[in-house]
Amino acid sequence: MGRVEDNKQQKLNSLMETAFQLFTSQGLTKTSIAEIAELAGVAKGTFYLYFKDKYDLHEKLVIRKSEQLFLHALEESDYRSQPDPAGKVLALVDDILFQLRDNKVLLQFINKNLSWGVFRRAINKWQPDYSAVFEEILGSKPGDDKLLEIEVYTILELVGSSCYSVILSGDPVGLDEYLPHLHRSVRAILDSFQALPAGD
Amino acid sequence: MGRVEDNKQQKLNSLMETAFQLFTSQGLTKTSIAEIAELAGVAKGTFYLYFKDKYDLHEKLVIRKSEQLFLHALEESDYRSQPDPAGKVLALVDDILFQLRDNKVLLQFINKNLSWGVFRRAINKWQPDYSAVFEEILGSKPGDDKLLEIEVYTILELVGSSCYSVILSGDPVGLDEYLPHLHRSVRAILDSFQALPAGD
Amino acid sequence: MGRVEDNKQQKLNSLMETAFQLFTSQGLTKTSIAEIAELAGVAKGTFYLYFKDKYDLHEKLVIRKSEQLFLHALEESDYRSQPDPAGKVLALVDDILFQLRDNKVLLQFINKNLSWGVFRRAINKWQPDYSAVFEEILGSKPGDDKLLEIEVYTILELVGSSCYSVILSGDPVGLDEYLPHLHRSVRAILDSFQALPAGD
Amino acid sequence: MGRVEDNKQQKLNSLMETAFQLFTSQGLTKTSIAEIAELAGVAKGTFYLYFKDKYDLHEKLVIRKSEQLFLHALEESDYRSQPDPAGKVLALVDDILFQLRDNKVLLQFINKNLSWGVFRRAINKWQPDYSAVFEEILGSKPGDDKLLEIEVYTILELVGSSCYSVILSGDPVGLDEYLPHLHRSVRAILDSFQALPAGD
DNA sequence: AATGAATGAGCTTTCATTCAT
DNA sequence: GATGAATGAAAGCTCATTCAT
Repeated sequence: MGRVEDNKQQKLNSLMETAFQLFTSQGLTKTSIAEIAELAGVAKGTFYLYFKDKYDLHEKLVIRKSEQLFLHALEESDYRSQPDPAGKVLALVDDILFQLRDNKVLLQFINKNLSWGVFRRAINKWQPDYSAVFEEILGSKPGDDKLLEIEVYTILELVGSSCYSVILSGDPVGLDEYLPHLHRSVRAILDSFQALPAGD
Repeated sequence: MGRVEDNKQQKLNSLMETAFQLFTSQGLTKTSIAEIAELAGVAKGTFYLYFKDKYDLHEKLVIRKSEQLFLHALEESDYRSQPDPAGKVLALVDDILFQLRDNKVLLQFINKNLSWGVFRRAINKWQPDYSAVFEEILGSKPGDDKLLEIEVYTILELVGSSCYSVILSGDPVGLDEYLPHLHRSVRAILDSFQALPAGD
Repeated sequence: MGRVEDNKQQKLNSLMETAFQLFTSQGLTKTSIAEIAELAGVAKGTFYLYFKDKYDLHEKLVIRKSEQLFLHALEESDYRSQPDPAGKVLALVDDILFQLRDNKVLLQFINKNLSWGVFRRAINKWQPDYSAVFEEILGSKPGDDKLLEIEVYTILELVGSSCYSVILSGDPVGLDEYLPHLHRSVRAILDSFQALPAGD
Repeated sequence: MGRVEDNKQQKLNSLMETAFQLFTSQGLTKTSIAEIAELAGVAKGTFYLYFKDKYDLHEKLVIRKSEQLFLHALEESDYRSQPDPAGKVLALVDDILFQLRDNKVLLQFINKNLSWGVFRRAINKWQPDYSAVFEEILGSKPGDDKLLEIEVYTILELVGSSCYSVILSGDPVGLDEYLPHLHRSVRAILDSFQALPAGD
């Protein structure tokens, strides 16, 4: 029944969002299943109808939140209107950075776990032919998929990692001051990849 | 007395190294203080003479291990014999990467916590005048210390973050294949920083 | 369900009575929660479903036992058949004294904690209009409630306090020998209150 | 050696007074020997040179503090200048009450443990022939020592017990309001004892 | 006499998990 | 499906006490 299905969906959602609040405010270890269930308004036993344990829920939460982050960038940024690949990439990067800047709790939760695998999956959900998306962005020719992956991976790691302490603690500098350096570095990496002989 | 002092130092060391073994093999959460103490050969209560709790010990361990990692690179790599800054930086980077490649347990433990703050402190312990060390490596002129910090920070984040999944799971590619791309990216970043007008 | 509710009530009761036995035989400090739970036939964790900690249970126990003590005096003594106020008061006093004499464990537990507040609450539970009870006993006119309270308080403190060492250690004399002096003192106090000008 | 003796006396004193502070602020149970020793400025092992355990120290402290309380009343009150026994007794009682009113921490510590035995000992320390002191106060003839004891005991219990909640929580009334009633009650008790046929 | 590092028994407390309702 | 009372293993932590120095 639709009614029942909705109810289930609602409980699942309530559990996940409550857990997100608790994980980010107290940490995974100090959050108990009892606490999650109570705040979510369901009985303790109900938790086990949806998740194996706390860690199962946590994992699903990381994936859900990362996917939302990437989807937002793909759908809301104006990367398509940028003329060159670097412009497109930076449009996406900036959208992600600004989401995290405006949602520090999310940043703390995702921590440095912006993973390449999740990014790939998010694109896949959005556009099943994900290598087409890469090519649209980076303007690469087919055939060097692996190289494309490495390029994206490198940039994703740099962005995901460096923004963490910059946004959260302003160390070594704040985001405003860091952004031009990050942009320049990303462009430099992109250029260095483009300079490679085709078909490498 | 020296006897007592030595004994204390030994106990502290035994606790830390035992904890390192357990943390890396079972994870922080699944390791109990009782377990650490027993394997370290001290009584449970003794643990609390040295650490506030498990997390206090963990934090001190991350710092100790990172410092050792950086010190090894500074002392054992041949970065001084490289002619240009990029060569020096890459010599240091490679030393760290190879340490982590050969010690995956250490890599897993430090995770993505190679922090800029610890790096600074490690240099400071080694050579009190740490900005002199940076200048020796990067050949910068005095006066743009902040820029130097940002440069080192960016590279440290890229290296520390990208090597993790490459070394541990070969995803998206293995270290051997990734290394040239990482080198090229690091060089590109360095060049982009050098191209800045002096005194920025 | 009734079944579940009954079961809970039974567990609560079992915990309280077991704790009473242990507290009185070994003292509060030397009684552990593990011990209480085991003897009560419930799991250790169950204790925490009913009480915050040992001291919470102790407090509730003092109140419960005092209330029972007072209720017995109110219901079982023949104070109503006494002609004058002093006779009524002494009938109540004696009932309490004899309960304590016959139940030294109870005396030791309640110690000198026979409190005026609990007495008031016990009367209230028994007869919601508690100042009516006082007037029935002491024959006072309405309007000087505060004075009534002080009178009862004074007598309660004297009785509760003086009987302790007399009953438990016969110091300075045994109960039999002390009783006439206590009676005389209580009468003297009552008389001194009655001699006050009305409406004070 | 005097020097050594002084040092010991000083440590003992420091331990007792520190313990008094801690016992009254946190309670006996929540105060540890380590805490007492540290605050007293001696090593943990030193504690055991002076006391068997925490409870031994507590007991000695109750006696010391009660004795000081009684001695103050005997030495500082003007009971000797009162003409009649009731006046003398009330002078002593008031001195004790005012000490406790001005030192609520002391009141809380002594709680309802103002014991007849300690009172006897305090008098004994002050004037070896303690029954002479009683007679001086109460004007009794020799021979009915037991009766004297009972009289003093009764009054001591009433005063010690009733002042507790009156001073500490103003329940059922504050000390100022209660004092006349307590005085009247004490006088009434004294009178009732005096009315007994001599040589009882 | 004095110290304080070390001990380890034993306590309180938490919490994932089960299962009768 | 949903509940939440009950469980009991296992964790963290305290603390009185000892004893080599």
